[in-house]
Amino acid sequence: MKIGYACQVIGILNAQQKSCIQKNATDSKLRELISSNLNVLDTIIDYNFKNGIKLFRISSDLIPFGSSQANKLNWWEEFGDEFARIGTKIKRYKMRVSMHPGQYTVLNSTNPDVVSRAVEDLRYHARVLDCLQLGQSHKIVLHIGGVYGDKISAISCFEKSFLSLPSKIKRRIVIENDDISYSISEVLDIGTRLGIPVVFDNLHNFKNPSEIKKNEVDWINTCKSTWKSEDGDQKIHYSQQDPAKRAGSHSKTIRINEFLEFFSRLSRTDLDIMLEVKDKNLSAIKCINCTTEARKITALENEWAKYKYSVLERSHKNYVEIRKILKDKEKYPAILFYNMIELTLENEITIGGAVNTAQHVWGYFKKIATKNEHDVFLKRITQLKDGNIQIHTVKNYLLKLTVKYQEKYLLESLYFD
DNA sequence: TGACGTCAAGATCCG
DNA sequence: CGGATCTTGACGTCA
Repeated sequence: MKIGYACQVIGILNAQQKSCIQKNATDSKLRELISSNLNVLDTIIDYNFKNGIKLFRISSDLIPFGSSQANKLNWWEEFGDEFARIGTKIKRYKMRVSMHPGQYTVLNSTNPDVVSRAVEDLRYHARVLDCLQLGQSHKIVLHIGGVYGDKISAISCFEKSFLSLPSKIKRRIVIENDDISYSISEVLDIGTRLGIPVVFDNLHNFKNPSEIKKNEVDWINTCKSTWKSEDGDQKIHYSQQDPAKRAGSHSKTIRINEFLEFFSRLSRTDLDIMLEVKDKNLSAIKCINCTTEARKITALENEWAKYKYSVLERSHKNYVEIRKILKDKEKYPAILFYNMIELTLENEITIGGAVNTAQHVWGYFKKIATKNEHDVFLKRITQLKDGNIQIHTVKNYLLKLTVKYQEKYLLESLYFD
């Protein structure tokens, strides 16, 4: 079983994908962006390996305007070596990657221009995975598309378009139930008929359930048969509702108890789980640490190093409490640990907590900072106490110092996010 | 025509 | 002038 996350990584400096608007998309600008984005991908793959994450969705923005006339570069040749190098790494790390064109790639549209752009977009996604020299188990996840007032003919449009795709694209595609139009039973019908593996998405299924009533685990088990051995292990998408937002919005973090409840009902490990969640890699590591058989407390200590200042800002009491539960090196209190983290992070940062934590962090620079840096920091703290500036202004200053002095412990902290 | 989702880029404002 | 904050872009469907 692999557990992973989509597109972006939280808490790593200079690991953001870059893009530009169409009117600025000159050849040289695009070259610069592609080169930067491939470096970022390489960094993320290394990060994933270091953190035991073996499932990752590559952002569709890897190549800006990759499927559009706005990008006329032969990027697959120009950056071929770089792609191959990253692909080799992915294989060496035994990772599985995927891509997921958004809701705007519509293969069954009634507008032929939209369909041909969708085909171009799929060609682009397949080309990225081909350039990485990855096999057929590295998939492209696609939705069925629109309904246009007549679902039966919309489905047959999808089938027609799908069947006329080149086979090197077809064999990468897997289809997913969406939250508006196509329920899991409809997608399963299509997938079974055309031999396309089906990805079950639990939140989409909740918002747009099938008329046929089955529980989540039954649907997941039904989907399994659509995955042939050359497709790799079955994949599902898992996400949770953000209670503060509209139905279908992904939660900030994966609430671990709810995940573990799902996981135990699943009672299978021969499948991969792609998390769709705002805090990305953080939830992936959390879910991995709570389901792993390794159960090494060092994993939790590493997590604590990242979270501790975010906890301290919100609750000194919980900070002390969590330190206490990590004391016993023979135990592995992962669930308790993450419960405490989740509970604490729901709270607002207090002024007192912010000041205290900032001074804590300043401790790394006290001895090495210049006179001017001392003055600026003290001034900021006074302003913060008086309510004249916000905490993020102080944090940005501390981040600047962290980068300047390359303070490793802080570079990996979530304090600045 | 605007909401929907996504996220930087780009534009503008502020001290 | 640099940094913070607000707006736009790019996509297709649907009400």
